[in-house]
Amino acid sequence: MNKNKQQNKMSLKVITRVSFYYEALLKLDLPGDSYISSKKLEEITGVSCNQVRQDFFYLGISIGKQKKGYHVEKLFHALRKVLSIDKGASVIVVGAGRLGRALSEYKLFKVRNIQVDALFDIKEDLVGTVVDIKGRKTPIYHVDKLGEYLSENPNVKIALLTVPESCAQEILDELVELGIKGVVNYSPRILKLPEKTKAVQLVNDSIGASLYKVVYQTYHRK
Amino acid sequence: MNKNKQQNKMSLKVITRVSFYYEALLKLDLPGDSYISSKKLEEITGVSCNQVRQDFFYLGISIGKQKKGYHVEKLFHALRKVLSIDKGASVIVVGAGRLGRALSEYKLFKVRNIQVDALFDIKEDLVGTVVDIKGRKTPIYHVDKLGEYLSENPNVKIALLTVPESCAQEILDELVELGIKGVVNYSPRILKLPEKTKAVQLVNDSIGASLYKVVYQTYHRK
DNA sequence: TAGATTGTTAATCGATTAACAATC
DNA sequence: TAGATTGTTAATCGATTAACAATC
Repeated sequence: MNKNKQQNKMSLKVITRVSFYYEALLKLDLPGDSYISSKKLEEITGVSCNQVRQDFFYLGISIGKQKKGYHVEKLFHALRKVLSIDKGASVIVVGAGRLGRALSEYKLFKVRNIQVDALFDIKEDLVGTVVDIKGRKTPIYHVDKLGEYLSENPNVKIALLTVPESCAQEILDELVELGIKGVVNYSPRILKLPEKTKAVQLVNDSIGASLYKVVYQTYHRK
Repeated sequence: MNKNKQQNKMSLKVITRVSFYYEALLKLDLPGDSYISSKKLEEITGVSCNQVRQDFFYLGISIGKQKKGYHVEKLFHALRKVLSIDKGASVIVVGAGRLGRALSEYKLFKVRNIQVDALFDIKEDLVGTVVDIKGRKTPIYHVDKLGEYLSENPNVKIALLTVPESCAQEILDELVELGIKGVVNYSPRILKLPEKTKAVQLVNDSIGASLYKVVYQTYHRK
C-alpha cells in the first residue's frame, strides 16, 4: 500500500515541503544514527508536525520509531530519493550573463547534488571561456552547439534558462526540439511549451513570483 | 460587497496568478482601449478562464463587458494596484556578489516598477563602487551602514538577501531589528524570523524550490 | 510504568471547477 | 437576433488539520 503511494506524483506543494525537510537535515547536520522527531522538523521548517507525518505517510516513508522519531540517515536518504537527487542531476545553463553565472556558482548546486555541466551563450567574447565554480572549470559554449552537446551528453535532461526576455521563447522551443525534458525559466516572460509537446516540464519565473509575493505581503500587512 | 473582498488578504497562489495576468498584458502590449477576454488570458497564462473570472470576482475587479472582455488599460491598472506596484516599490539588495548584482539588473525590476535603490556588502573592494543598472548608478554600501541608510530612507521596506548561506540568518536578524518589513531569502538555508517579530514577511528561497521542482518532475514524468 | 511519538483515519477547511442566468 | 462572455453561485475536489489508538 505504501509502495503505491510512493509512486504517485506529488503536488508541487509537497515537493517544496520535502525540500524543506531535506534542508533542515542539512542545516542541523546531526549524527547519522541519531533521531529527529516531526516536532523538531516543525521547529526548523515551520511545517506542522501533523503535516510532516501526513507527508511521510503519503510518501511511504514509514521509518519512524515511537518515542524517538526518524533515523536521521535513513530519512536523509529517503528524502534524497523522493527529490530524485540521490544519483545527482546534471543541468545546463543557457544564457551566461550575470544571472546565468550567478546560478552556476549557486551554493545549492554544490552542496545538493545538482551540477551545472556547461553554459551556453551567443556572445563571442564569452564563448570559449570557462566559469570557475570552486575549482571546477565549467565551459561556455556557443548556443549553436546545443544539439551536438545534448546528443553527446544524454544524461543532461534539464536546462536553466537565463537568456534575455526577448529571445526566451525562441530558445525554449529549440531546447524542446532538442529533447530537453525540464526547464526552469528565470525570465519574467511567461513561456509556453509547443502545443504537441508532451512530457516536458516547465517552471516559470520563480524569482519574479517571490518578488511579487513579498511586495504584496509587505504592503498589505495589518 | 466587492469592496470588502478586495481588502481581504490574498493567498500566495492568487498573487502568483495575478502576476501572470499582469505579465500577459505586458507581453501582449495591446492598445489601452482594446479588450481582453478571460479566454484569451487562459491562452497566454495557462490559467483557466473560470479561474480568471473567479479571481477577478474575488478581487473585486468587476470591469468586464459581456461579449468583449476586460478593458485593457483598466485591467492593467487594477492588477498593478492589487500587486501593490502601482506607486513603485523600492528595495535594497544585501550581498553584492554575483547573484545580488544579477538581481539588481534583473529585467523584472526595470520594467515592472520595482527598483533596487542600493546594495550592501562587507567586502571592502566592493564598498564604494556602483552597479550600473542601464545607466542608473546604484551604490554599494558597507553593511555597517544599513541602519543609517534605512532611517534616512523610510520608504525602503523590502530587502533581497543574497549573502552566503553561513551568515544569512545573522543578517536577517539585523534587518528585522532595523525595521525591514519584507525579505526574500535567496540562500537555500531556511531562515527563521525572531520569535517576537510580528508583521515581517519572509519568502524563503525561490531559486532552490523551483530547481527541486523541475528535477523532481523531470525524473518522474510518465 | 508513564509519556512521547508514530502511523493512520476522519473532519475540516480552502481552492478550483462547473454551471448558468444575465446581457451586451 | 444569436452568440459570446461576464459575474456569481453551487458542486467538486484536494489539501490541511485534528484526533487517537498503537506502542516503544
